[in-house]
Amino acid sequence: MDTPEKTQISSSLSKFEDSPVFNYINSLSPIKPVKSIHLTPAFNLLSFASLPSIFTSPHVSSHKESRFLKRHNYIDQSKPVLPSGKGTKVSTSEEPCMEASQLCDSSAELPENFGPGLSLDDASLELPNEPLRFAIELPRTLKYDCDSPDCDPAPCITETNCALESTCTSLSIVPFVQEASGNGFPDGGVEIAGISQNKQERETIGCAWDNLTHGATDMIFNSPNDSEAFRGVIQKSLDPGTKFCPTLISAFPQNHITKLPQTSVDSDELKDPSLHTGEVGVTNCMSGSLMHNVETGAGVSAPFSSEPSSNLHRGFRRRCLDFEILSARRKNLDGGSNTSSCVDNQLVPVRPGNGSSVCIVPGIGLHLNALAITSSDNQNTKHKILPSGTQKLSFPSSTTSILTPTTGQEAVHESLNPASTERETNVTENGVELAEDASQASACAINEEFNQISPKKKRRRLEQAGESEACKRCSCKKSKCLKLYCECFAAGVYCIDSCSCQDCFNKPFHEDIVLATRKQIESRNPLAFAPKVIRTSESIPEVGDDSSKTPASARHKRGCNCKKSSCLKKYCECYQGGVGCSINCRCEGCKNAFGRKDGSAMVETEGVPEEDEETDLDMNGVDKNLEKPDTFDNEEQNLVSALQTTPLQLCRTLVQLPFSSMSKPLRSFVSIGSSSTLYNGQGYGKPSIIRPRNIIEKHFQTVAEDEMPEMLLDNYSAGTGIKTSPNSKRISPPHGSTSGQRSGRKLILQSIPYSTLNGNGIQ
DNA sequence: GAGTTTGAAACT
DNA sequence: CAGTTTCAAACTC
Repeated sequence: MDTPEKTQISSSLSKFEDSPVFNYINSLSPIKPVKSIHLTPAFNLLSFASLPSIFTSPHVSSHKESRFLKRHNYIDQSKPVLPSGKGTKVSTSEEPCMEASQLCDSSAELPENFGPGLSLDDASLELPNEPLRFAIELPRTLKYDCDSPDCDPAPCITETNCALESTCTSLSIVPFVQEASGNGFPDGGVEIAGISQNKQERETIGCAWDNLTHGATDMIFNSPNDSEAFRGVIQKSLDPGTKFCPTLISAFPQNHITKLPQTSVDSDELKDPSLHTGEVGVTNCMSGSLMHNVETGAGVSAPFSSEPSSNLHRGFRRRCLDFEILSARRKNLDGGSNTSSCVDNQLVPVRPGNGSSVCIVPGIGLHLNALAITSSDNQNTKHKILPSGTQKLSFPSSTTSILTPTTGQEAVHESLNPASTERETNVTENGVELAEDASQASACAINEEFNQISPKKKRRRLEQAGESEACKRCSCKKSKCLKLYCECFAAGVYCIDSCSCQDCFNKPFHEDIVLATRKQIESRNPLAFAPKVIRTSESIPEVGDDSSKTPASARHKRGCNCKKSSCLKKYCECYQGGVGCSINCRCEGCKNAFGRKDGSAMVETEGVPEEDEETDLDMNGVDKNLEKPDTFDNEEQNLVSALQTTPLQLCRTLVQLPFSSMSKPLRSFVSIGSSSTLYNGQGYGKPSIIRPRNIIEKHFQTVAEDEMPEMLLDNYSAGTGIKTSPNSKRISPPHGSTSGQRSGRKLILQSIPYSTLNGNGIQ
């Protein structure tokens, strides 16, 4: 598509671009190369304001460029669509290009080039031409501004604005551009108007892009690690994608959409989503034009993918985990079978029938406790999280304590599982929300059907299906479902129709009560809602393999107190959780197949799957003894640390327990991805039974501490300080924080604002 | 499906 | 902190 001239120009430009400062200087200096000359006019037209932003952070990442290159390729493929003429026009204007300025200029020019009459489709088509050029240039410019974390906010903002606008415009490109052209500058207001008008078009366009981008997404994300996390999510989401895309598009503000291209280009941008977010509406730059180019060009490649990622950023890191998990899970599942649903509806609880392992999403939070999913069947477990009907209460157990007393739903949300809420909110931000809603809706439909059946029958069905646990359903009669006796409540979810509870207060209608109760409980025991089973990070076993194996490293946070069951029945929380007993346990006559308290492995595998035996072997001698050498405190610390470190998402993942064979999945076992170091048992290296955890761990590996769950921090930020007495179930609040353990994380965690998250209407 | 057993949660 | 009670899941028949 590109004319030789263009390419040449771009190349030369690229050189200059490498040093944005140089460019900037050039622009300023009276003495300038030919390029500078071109630029000046551009500046005149546009405004200098844009410049600073452009140059603000001149970090060029090689990988980014590589991305662009990829895009180019991608674009090229898509190019056929582009009409050469327009593209050439744009390029001409660009020649001198002082990158940003030119870009802006080009944007200004675009309207002219395109003429008012152009339809969006045309615009979209046209865009490809420029994209090639811009793909190179823009990315750089953008990169400079936004990519580097170092970049000053102000400049970033300006650029971001441009980007945002551009993004907005991209969808509504033509109309918007026209307006902009008319004004000389597109005012934010004008742009907006244009955007609003074109929403439908945008959507349509977005869809088209989705299709186009589909393939591109991979390319886009290839580079950076950060991006990868998103990539997985996005891709997955996308894969099912087409479904997802429209939702995303609609969900995403116009602004974001346009952004995507850029963001996609620059992984770095992802890092600073915050910068972009607020400013979308305002724009000064000809950004519209830029966007234009960008979008059409590079942007086209992966509008979506990039977008979500960009949106994700703020919350992303957290989300990333989620997505990662999801993606990972999905992969795992895929390996086994089809779990598209999960991906598609990441957030949505999937009905048992589906193979999807949705569960993860909603539950990501700490509330994993009860929800632990049994490994037995991914299928079964899939949706432990929230039965379609169930409404999420999930909140990170710990978080509630932190949360301020809330009134109203929002408050509820706050108290609610951070993970879920977070996710939801995040999702909303991302635009994923829609998907979730849709999924929920579908789930609801399912539920309705399901609800028609008597609760018991339902439950029974579920049990038979092995999913009873997947969807927590309680039978509380006296607790009103406001105590930990209630599995639903303990799991952080609202009771649903399918529950056979009586006088249930664990419903959205009683959010206030639920929250208050929750707080009360947490005040007593901050970890009351935390996962009961903590798993240490170990090497991540490959998917598939680990499912059956016992997680040697995993241990029940408090240990059991079994006296008659010999820790061989589900009465024992350790056994139920698929973990061996540990020093923390006060059990008598422990015969836990997953690992005896004394450290001996179980020989007898009552009902325990073969795999268990293997795990047992691992467990033998080593696990408890080794694990505990540090003392139980360590475990608890580990637990705490784990919580802290854990990404919020730990999710109610399905744990594949040896029970798989069993009709009923194990109840909740929540594994938390914890820093490996903390947990005693880690060393064993056994594959953990709990996949989710593994996934999580993976995620962590990539994610690093930055992403640490703020939620956890919030809740546990005292974190290190919180201790649970090994024997006593209750945890005393931290007195002197022993931050020492993970100095770094605390800081990171604080930032997570549930409130902000909650702000997006969750549920 | 009803009744029993069990151990966690809650309470004192 | 220990002991007791309450509770609901797990289990058995």
